[in-house]
Amino acid sequence: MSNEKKIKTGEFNRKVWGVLKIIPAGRVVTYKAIAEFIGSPNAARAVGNACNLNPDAPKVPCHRVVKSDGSLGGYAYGLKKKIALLMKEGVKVEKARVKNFKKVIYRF
DNA sequence: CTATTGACGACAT
DNA sequence: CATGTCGCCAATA
Repeated sequence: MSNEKKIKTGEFNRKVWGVLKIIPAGRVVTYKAIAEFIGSPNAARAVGNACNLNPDAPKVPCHRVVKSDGSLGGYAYGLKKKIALLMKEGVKVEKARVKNFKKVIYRF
């Protein structure tokens, strides 16, 4: 009886999900930062894809991940939902753009 | 194995 | 600040 879920993707994605889980509320992280943190500084795109393939949304705060220029990027459940979640966490968002972007960035 | 796609980044205009 | 182009990596067909 293996309760283990089948991971459809490679190890790279798992690493990304692991990093997402350590992101505190009220702060945001860029895809690039995650890419660098896991050892692939140029894999920002792959990181974004990993979030989209995330196994359990509530377990993985992918909504706290934004683009390096302060735009929100996207969200598998709808960009609108992402904005609502960030606002609830205390992050100000204005038209798919983070307010005080530099001030809410979380550094590993 | 090759081609296409995707929640990106940096730079040029 | 907005838009366009090139480069980047991983997953999928």
